[in-house]
Amino acid sequence: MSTLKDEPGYGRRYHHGGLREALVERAVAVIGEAGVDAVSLRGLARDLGVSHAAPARHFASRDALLAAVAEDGVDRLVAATEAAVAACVDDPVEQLKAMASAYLRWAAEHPAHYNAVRNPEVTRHAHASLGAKMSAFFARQQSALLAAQSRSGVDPGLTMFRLVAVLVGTATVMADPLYRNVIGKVATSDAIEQTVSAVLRDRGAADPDA
Amino acid sequence: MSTLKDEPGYGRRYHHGGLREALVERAVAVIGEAGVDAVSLRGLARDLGVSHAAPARHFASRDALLAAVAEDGVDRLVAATEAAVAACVDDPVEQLKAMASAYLRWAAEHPAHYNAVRNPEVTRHAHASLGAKMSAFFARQQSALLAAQSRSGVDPGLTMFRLVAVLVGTATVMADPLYRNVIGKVATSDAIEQTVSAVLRDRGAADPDA
DNA sequence: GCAGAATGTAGTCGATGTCAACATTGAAGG
DNA sequence: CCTTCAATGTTGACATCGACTACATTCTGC
Repeated sequence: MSTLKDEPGYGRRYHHGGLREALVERAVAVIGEAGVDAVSLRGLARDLGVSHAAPARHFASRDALLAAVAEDGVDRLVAATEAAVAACVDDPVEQLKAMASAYLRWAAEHPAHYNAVRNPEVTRHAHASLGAKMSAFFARQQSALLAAQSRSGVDPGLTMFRLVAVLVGTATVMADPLYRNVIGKVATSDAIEQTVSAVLRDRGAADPDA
Repeated sequence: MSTLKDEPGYGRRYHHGGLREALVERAVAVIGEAGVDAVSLRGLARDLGVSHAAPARHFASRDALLAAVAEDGVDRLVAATEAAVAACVDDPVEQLKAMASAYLRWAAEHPAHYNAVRNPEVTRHAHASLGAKMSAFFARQQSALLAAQSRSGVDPGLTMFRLVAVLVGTATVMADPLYRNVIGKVATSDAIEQTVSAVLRDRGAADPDA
């Protein structure tokens, strides 16, 4: 996990060297193990071998730390989808498929981190920059969706709503232990494949029969 | 809100009369206003005009209170969908449609309560009874889905997975303020109609073209 | 090197969760 | 009616946490 711990003299140096990143990393781990409630600045300080007030130099409050956790998670999620789209043929449908698939794969592979990003207690106190990042992310999703859209005359807002809802819902059910236990085992790759297919099939569906 | 507050002599009686229910009700309100972090046993006790240790008579710990909040929310959500299905024609497709619609409508009309139910910090410490209730709820959803299924030879687990994912995702995007702000305004009724239509259209889709 | 910024430490205060001991009420049974 | 006892609420206490202040140490630009 932490590379700093392996260095000689760790824990005795006056300066930690990367306390801010270590705090976020450890916070994500704690959230995954015991939930947001279990995240305490003093506890993280103990885990990292620094004094109880050291985190205050990097985060003015516990909420600020959680906001940083949320922003870090969104950064990683966005980076994962961006990389997948970049390493993809220049075809709108393929790009949309790659994006949706990468989103779901990241959530499935990092359930603790995804739950942290999706946790209202984490995002509640986020800075405006998080909202801006998510808006930019959504805008890219929407442009990918529009490019891949087969029919015209469809309300793009509604289609986008459904895309996001399907992605969020699938990722949540995959990442949330409560749902995983109740709904039974579903192969993650199958679930991703199904969801991505549904996203592609539904793109631009104008008026489905009721 | 609270009928107890209107009674004469409120706040001076030694016994509250319905402290347990009042605590859960007030906790849901606080979660909706300021998040789970803002829920404190002492704060709720102050709000209800009882001593700081009175809640301990009904909830052994803060986690137990949150577990009760989750269970209360699931009870209401299940009751809402059950009522919708009961007041419905005896047609499998209609019943599935009514169930999905009622689920989404309840989430849209009670965003704070739905977010509380869906909050990992609330459900994390739930008793086994909550898992049992959700299992029973899912079983009824699955039987409704199977009855309404058009084709055979489909993996029921995967179809169920997608039904739950679509419902959870749509409800989440509707109820979560972060998504509501970022994704823009979408008429709730339109979103519900679209999602329910998609659920019905997708039922039993065997092998969508990739 | 050296001055100041950056970072970490030590001490403190109010608020919280939790426990134990005590007080008050309501209900069941004589 | 009255007594008893479980249910419920109160008071007091303690450890922990977030946040603040004052002080110590290290890093960096000049």
